[in-house]
Amino acid sequence: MPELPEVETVRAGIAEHVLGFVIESVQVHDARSVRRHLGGATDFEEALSGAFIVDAARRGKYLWLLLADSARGDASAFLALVIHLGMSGQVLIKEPHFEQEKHLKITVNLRTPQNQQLQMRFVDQRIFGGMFLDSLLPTVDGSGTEVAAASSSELGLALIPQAVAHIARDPLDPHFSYDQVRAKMLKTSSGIKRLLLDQSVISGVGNIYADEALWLAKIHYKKPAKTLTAAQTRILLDAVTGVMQEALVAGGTSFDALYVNVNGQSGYFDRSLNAYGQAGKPCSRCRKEDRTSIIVREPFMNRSSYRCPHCQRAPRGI
DNA sequence: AGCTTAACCTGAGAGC
DNA sequence: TGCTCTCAGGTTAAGC
Repeated sequence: MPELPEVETVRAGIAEHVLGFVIESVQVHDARSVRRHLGGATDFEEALSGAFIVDAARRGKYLWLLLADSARGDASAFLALVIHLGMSGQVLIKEPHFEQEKHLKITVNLRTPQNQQLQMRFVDQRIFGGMFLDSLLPTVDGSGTEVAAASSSELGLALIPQAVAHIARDPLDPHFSYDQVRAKMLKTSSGIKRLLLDQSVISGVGNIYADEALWLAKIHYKKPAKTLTAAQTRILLDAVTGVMQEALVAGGTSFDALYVNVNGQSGYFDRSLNAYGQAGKPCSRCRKEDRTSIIVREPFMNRSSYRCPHCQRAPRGI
């Protein structure tokens, strides 16, 4: 279940392996994996041929390859190959002779500067993810000012695909604004976890890290966002940032072998989870304080929420 | 307009 | 064994 740390691991892997390569051709094996692309899978295949990969960028759970139609990198001609991993998406870089994966959906045939052939493969069992080509817009910082690219290596920060423009900045973004998140929290009647999962408020957070951050901050998922104090909000957002940074160092969380990084290696952060998926197990914080409480799983938004019934008490009236 | 819910999708595992 | 049911959940369109 890729969240921000997993997507960042994939982005970094792509950046390390395929920058400067040319897309020779593309084969879409399942048209459902090409999303919101006008012209459909055939146009998608044709439009990508001949493009140069100049950067790999990310916001929240969206990542994209910055493409130029010549190696010179004429900024007016940039396009984005947007990738969302959904629930089970993987990006694999392999030599062409490697056996096809069972759920291979899209093959991008690459030629390296050394004139060798490589493939970037998009594999996705549940088909919640996909790819599409998109135009790019200038990004703005917290005050609405356009972000300038001081060098060609910063173009990934200064441009954003049109379809990703509505996604809020994530906690690892240099322009992430605590005040903007806080302002949105005060304007809604929704519970705090609903906001953490709302990608237009704060991006990159999924069910796993939302539960982990709420456990760390000792906050119940249904607590109305506007009732959090400024101090609680700060602790919670610091916890979100913290679990993401930790997971990033560990290479991303993995639970069912559906997620692997760009080289096909699974993450291992799942061993340090405190709440998510821990139903029936004792709360580790309570145990340190010589108290026994058992993590519970509760239905929430057609999925599950995990919490410690002692550390994360239900707000009055819930 | 703000908020909530259904639908998309496949495979693993449980229960009978 | 083989069938049916439930669960996993990111995103968005549709409904209230």
